[in-house]
Amino acid sequence: MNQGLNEFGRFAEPTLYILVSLSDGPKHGYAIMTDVEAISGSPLGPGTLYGALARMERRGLIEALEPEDRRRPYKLTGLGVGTLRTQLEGLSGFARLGLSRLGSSS
Amino acid sequence: MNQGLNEFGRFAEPTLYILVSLSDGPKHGYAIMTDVEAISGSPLGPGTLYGALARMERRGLIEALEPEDRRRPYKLTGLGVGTLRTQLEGLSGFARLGLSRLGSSS
DNA sequence: GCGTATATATCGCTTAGCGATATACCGTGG
DNA sequence: CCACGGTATATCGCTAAGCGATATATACGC
Repeated sequence: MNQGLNEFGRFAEPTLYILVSLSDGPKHGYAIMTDVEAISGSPLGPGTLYGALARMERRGLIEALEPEDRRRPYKLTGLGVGTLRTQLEGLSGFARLGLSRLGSSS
Repeated sequence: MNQGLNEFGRFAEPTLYILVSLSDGPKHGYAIMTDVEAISGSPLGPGTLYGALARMERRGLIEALEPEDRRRPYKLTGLGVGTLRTQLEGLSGFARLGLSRLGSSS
């Protein structure tokens, strides 16, 4: 879904996609890449992914779990869950506001 | 509304706020600043605003109208309206997806 | 005339996105 | 057996964007 949504730049940031991907349960980097591509329609390269993961861990939104094999899984922290929920609720309300403005005035 | 939504970075970009502000009807820069602050809760400085306006005009999302007094108003183009609608619909669906994941698994 | 609100513009720092590239392991087919 | 494609992580470096700071000018009220 959502193909072509990014033709004019980053309106919905990769960070948010990653948080939503992890809201499913813990995942390692490569699984996040494929998951995000599936739900957003646009590919997430390793440059974006690992940079974003490092930032998010630094900010306490996610934390690293025990590595299995070559996989380094991450899970959402409590702060990450709360932040994600707040962001999504704000985004949802904002999208509704915008759509109602579009619907009534044009 | 939405105060503190940006404490962890830019999840919803100023560009999108500006588009929504203009969906109300044409506005000049300063009016966009105050409107965006009202609907988003976070102040939009002139550095962000005029840089974003220039980019958006270059991309054909908005166009400048006849200046009145010192005011340089902008309006959404057809492309801007369509892009905004697509973005908001995608964002709305994405927010729903994320919230349903959060609601069922944690 | 002094400060505050209105109004636009620019500079420059820092962050983030992200393509490109590198490395390594694994399984399968030729 | 080795070449290739999929899995998996990491880093470099360019560019775009955010955004605070600063500058400039007008208008209005005190």
